[in-house]
Amino acid sequence: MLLRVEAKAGHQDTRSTNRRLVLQALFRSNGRSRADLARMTGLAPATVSALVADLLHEGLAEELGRGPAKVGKPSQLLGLNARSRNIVCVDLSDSSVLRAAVTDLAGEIIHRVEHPFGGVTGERAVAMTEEVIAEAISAAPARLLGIGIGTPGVVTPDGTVVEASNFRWLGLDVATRLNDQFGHTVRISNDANAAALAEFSYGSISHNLMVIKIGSGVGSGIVLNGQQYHGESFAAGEIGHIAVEDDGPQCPCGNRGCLETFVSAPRLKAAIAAGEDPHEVVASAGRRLGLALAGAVSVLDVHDIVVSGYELPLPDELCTAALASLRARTLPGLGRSVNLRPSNLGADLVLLGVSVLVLSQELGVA
Amino acid sequence: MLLRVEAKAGHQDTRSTNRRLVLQALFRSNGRSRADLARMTGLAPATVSALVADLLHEGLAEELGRGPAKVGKPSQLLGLNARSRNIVCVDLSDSSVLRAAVTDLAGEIIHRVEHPFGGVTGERAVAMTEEVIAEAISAAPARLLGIGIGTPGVVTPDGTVVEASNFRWLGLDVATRLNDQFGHTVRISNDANAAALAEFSYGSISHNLMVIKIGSGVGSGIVLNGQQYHGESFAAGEIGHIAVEDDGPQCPCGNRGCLETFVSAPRLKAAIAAGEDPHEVVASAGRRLGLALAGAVSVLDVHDIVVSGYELPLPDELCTAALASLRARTLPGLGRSVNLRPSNLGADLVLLGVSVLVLSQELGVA
DNA sequence: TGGATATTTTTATTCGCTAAACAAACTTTT
DNA sequence: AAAAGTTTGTTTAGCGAATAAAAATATCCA
Repeated sequence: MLLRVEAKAGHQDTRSTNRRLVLQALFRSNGRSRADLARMTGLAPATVSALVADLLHEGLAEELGRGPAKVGKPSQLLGLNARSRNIVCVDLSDSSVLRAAVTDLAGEIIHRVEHPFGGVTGERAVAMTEEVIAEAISAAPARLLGIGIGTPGVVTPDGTVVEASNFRWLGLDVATRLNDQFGHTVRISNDANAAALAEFSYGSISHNLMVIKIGSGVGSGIVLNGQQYHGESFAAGEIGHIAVEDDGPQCPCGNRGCLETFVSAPRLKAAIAAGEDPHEVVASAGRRLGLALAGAVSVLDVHDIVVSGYELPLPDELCTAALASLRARTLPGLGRSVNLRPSNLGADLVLLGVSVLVLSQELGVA
Repeated sequence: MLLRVEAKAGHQDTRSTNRRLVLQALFRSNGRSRADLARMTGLAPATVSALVADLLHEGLAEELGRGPAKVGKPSQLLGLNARSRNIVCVDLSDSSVLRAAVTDLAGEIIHRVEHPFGGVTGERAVAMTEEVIAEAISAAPARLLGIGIGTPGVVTPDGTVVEASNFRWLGLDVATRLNDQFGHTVRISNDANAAALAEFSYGSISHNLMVIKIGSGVGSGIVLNGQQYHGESFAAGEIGHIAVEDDGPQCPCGNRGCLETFVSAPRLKAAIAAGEDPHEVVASAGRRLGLALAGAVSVLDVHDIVVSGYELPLPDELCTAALASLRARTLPGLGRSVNLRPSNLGADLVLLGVSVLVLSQELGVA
């Protein structure tokens, strides 16, 4: 009977909205004066001063000294104090090694923790995650802003792992559990979604973006209108089981010809190890990837697609082949404007992504 | 140098946010008391009373008399006064007839204007649109909330028609032109996007939705997280040129085997008129539609897909065939939860959609 | 040195929401 | 009938937050 209507807007709300505005401006370009910030945000100078005072008090912002001398009272430059907080980031996406790191607010990695991680499942996997988090926390020099985790599988925005088959996790409320244990906010995200966040904040200028992650399977993360998109059942971006061939090989999922049966890191490596021509192997995989992406790209009208994956062979060739195949199957005008490229953020993409996740959730920044 | 940061939040902002909250609650369920509204919105009773007073003053809300007698002081029921404003809606999506209508705030059609409209292009098409709008305005009994237009082609959210090939419009700022001429806010949207808005408000319960519109071509409109999605170059949902066959017939777009070359209203009708088995024709079209949708649905994780089109033959069979084909090409779990059905909102889908567009833009409702 | 100019802080005011008290109008109980 | 209890809606007082305007500050420039 009581249908709720979103949320009310009170005073706290405007305050925190404006605070976020200032923080965001500071995050996007360090070294601005209060007057600059007022102009950028549209807020009154007095309001900005008050908000900046808060941020200075909390240590999130810091004074950087005088601005360049022009006519008039010289400006006091301000910046985000990246070292004032740390973020603990965990990457569960690599099946052989558990990677964790402590980062600062600029996404800089301060400390690393790595544990071997072969075939661990269930409670044991949770326990190992807890271990690396504890280890990372004790190595963090600054106060913790939050904990972020990237994992394969389907994850809700509030941190329940709906399904992560390689850990045999089903409906596990990891966020609450770890939150209770460590007393810090815990954010979890699908690994490809985290990668998409990283590319959005550090790699791309577009507000609509798709990041393909090729590992033991194929997944993707999507940013639309500058926001992570999750989908109706939090499974958006799961492109691994789009069928790309009508009578292709049987896939464990029950259908035939799924993209994953042709494109995955182990499969590409195996084919190359078996003596097939690497260029031909990658070109063929790229063709199929482009085929699977054609429908998605047409519908979403994204121009920016990034491909990532640990030790992926010949990523440039893969992208070239995929792009050609995609162009043959989409409106030429759209195809021309699509930019399909390998990620250049390196192996820490997921770690970086979860740091962005925590940043955006806790500070409204990124 | 001056990178702008979204928008500031001031007093007006909280006020209008809360006003929208109350309006929305009133829109979604007529006949609530102030106390109900306070509970639904989370606002304090006094705030709701003040906002309701405003709305009553403007005529947007009306008192509906006493509520059912229970213990305590009886409630005064309130409702949205649907007749207090009119919306002028124009549907340019049918190439043979220009449809316009005057609706009230509930989307009820009060008056219709229809003009024959064969092959009109360029300035002449603008002039005819102006004529029907003028006619509709003069027939509107109440004050105008705004003017909404649905047209084929690519349209920006601020009302510039980037490209509408059948009218030969290119980069035409229709909204500003008509706004200047009539002195009312004008909103324009792609016809399939408008259809999606209509289904979102009146047909679906889901927050993620895709509406396929089959006319002289195939397009679609998308609602994600309860919001219209436009894409990077405002061409989201343009699925007509997804290639569904590798060596299919040449398409005017330059590629081969585009969905449109197999699925369009004229093509289906022609095949049936030529003596082909209607069931077979529709089944084959459905198969190809499902093929084109597989990638999109996998990426978007939408569960609600609606098919619409004027005088589309055997829509149920089309949907059944498309759904089967889609299921064979997507993750079984996803395929099972997809609901693919013909629209049941009738021939006024686009008109209804643009009324929702105006409602949501002007009142924040819908 | 003094005027011009830009930055930042201070002051006073306004806007909007809320809690709490209250008045009103009804049902239920005695 | 009268009293008690409930729910609704309004009034009042107060508080948080933003803003405009004025003042203080610090520099450049002539």
